[in-house]
Amino acid sequence: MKPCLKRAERKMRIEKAQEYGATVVFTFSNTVTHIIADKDIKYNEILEFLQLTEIPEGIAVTNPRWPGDCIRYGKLVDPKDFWYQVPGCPTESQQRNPLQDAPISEPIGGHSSLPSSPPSSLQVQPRPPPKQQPETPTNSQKDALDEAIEECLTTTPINIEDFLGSSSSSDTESSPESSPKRRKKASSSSSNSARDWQSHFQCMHKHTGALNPENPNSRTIQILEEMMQIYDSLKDQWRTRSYRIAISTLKSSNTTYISTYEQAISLPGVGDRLAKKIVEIVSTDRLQRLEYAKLDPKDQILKLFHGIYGVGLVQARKFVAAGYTTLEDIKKNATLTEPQRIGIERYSDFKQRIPREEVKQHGDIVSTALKTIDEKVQSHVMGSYRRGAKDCGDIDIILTKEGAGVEELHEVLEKLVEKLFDRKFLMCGLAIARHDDGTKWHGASRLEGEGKPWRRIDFLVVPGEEIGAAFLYFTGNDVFNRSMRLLASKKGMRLNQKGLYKDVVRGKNREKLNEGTLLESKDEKKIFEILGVPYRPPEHRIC
DNA sequence: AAACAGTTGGG
DNA sequence: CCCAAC
DNA sequence: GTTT
Ligand SMILES: O=c1ccn([C@H]2C[C@H](O)[C@@H](COP(=O)(O)OP(=O)(O)OP(=O)(O)O)O2)c(=O)[nH]1
Ligand SMILES: [Mg+2]
Repeated sequence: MKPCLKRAERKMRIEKAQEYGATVVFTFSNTVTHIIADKDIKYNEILEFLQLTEIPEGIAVTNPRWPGDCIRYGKLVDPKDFWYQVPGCPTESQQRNPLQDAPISEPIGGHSSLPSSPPSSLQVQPRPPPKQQPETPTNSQKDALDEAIEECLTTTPINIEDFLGSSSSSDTESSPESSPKRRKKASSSSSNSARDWQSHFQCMHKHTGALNPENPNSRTIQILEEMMQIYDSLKDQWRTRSYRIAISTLKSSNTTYISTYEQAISLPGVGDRLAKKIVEIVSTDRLQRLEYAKLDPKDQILKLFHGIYGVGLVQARKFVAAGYTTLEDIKKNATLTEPQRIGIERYSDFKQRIPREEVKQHGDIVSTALKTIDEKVQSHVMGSYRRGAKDCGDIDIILTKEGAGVEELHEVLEKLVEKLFDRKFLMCGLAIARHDDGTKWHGASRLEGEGKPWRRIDFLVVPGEEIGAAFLYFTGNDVFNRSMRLLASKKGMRLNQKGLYKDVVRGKNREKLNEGTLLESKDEKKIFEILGVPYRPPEHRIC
């Protein structure tokens, strides 16, 4: 009915229903057995649409979840079930017994009256499965993203975006030069035009741009993103990566509604499993695996434990295996490292986002204290703050000084930390440089005042010569960094927080046998340049 | 089967 | 060395 | 989970 943007999606579901024997009509008549309304359509809107004053007895009114579930369970489930109700539906007279209010029970048929006696209440009139005719919504709007992409394409010899957008692919058989032969300044390599495809940032992620409802696959994307977040919270980094890549290609194919297995699996980054999931989403509007995962109590606990600073995959699993279910359990019974102990103590503090303004305040305090130690040492707030985020997960600060080496700066760091402890700004250390050449300090800080939460704060000590690489690293985001580094390694180079190196020799299992020779470390932009990546300001480094 | 980034710090 | 974090 |  209403949401035009969902036309393609709706069409898919209609065709699916027909495939299973339904006859679909759009006006009311006495042959109608079920009325399926789009999500968020109200009961009285249905009446209006059908020009009725009431729905005759014996006709089921449901949301689109019902046909989806029927297909899923291979039978007609009870359309009266809670899950399928249309908002505003008056029928809620004496619904089921209050006992049944358990939220866990899945919609599988209860029993009631109603016409839908088992097989056949829909007018069964088997039709041949309709051929898909993928929709191509009139939607060729360009947005900021596209502009950025185009800019890249004009200046990008190879498919840089494959790495940065991480849609990968392309380097398949067709690669004219799979052999590691590259001319130095390949600025016009332009290889084949056979592959001007894709290229996309996936930079439109949740925080920044909200999802793009113009995309015909927005529902699929939304569900896959939920799946990805679950895997992320469980620290399954590989699945998370795969979902991210697949989602990114879906976002880029924003003119085609992906509805069949063949369509899906032909997309780069989408394999058998994800293609099946996409088909399930498209035909049922849900993903069973997701709903199950959301409820899995074990996953919930794992997620809780992973939220503790210092607790990762292995520890969290051990805690669960030991039967712990709450933070109190762990605190009382488990053997913890000191950082973990603090992580539990400050669990809720550390989980809160930090308003941008407060990040700045922390940065200013550090900066001020620094001046009393060494005028020439500068501090820079990095991380999500530098990328312009409205709120940050922590405070990331680089300490640097022109011409200085780590040893000198390390001393400054120690003095700084001492001073800030004295001032009751720093509350604890969590991971601190062990040697005189240590470069990082992780801890917690807090503003003055009643009830101020502790904040995670990270210092990174950076010799003047490495400031470019360090800025690149500490600005992130993490996905962007990994993309850049992967790209570097594919070009026979190595990128880390100290610099960009060439002639890296990698041995047997990719292990590096060779540090490589330094190409650049002082100038952030030059690193982009050498890698052949068009420069991107921090705000655009969100992948 | 192995890679998917490359590094520093706790214990 | 393994684990966790950036 | 996907690609090589
Ligand atoms: O696995 C990682 C994590 C982080 N970083 C870099 C990029 C990142 O931007 C910076 C700071 O890390 P942090 O964890 O603070 O991320 P953030 O980008 O600042 O986001 P948040 O707002 O969650 O702090 O360190 C990496 O290179 N790899
Ligand atoms: Mg941060």
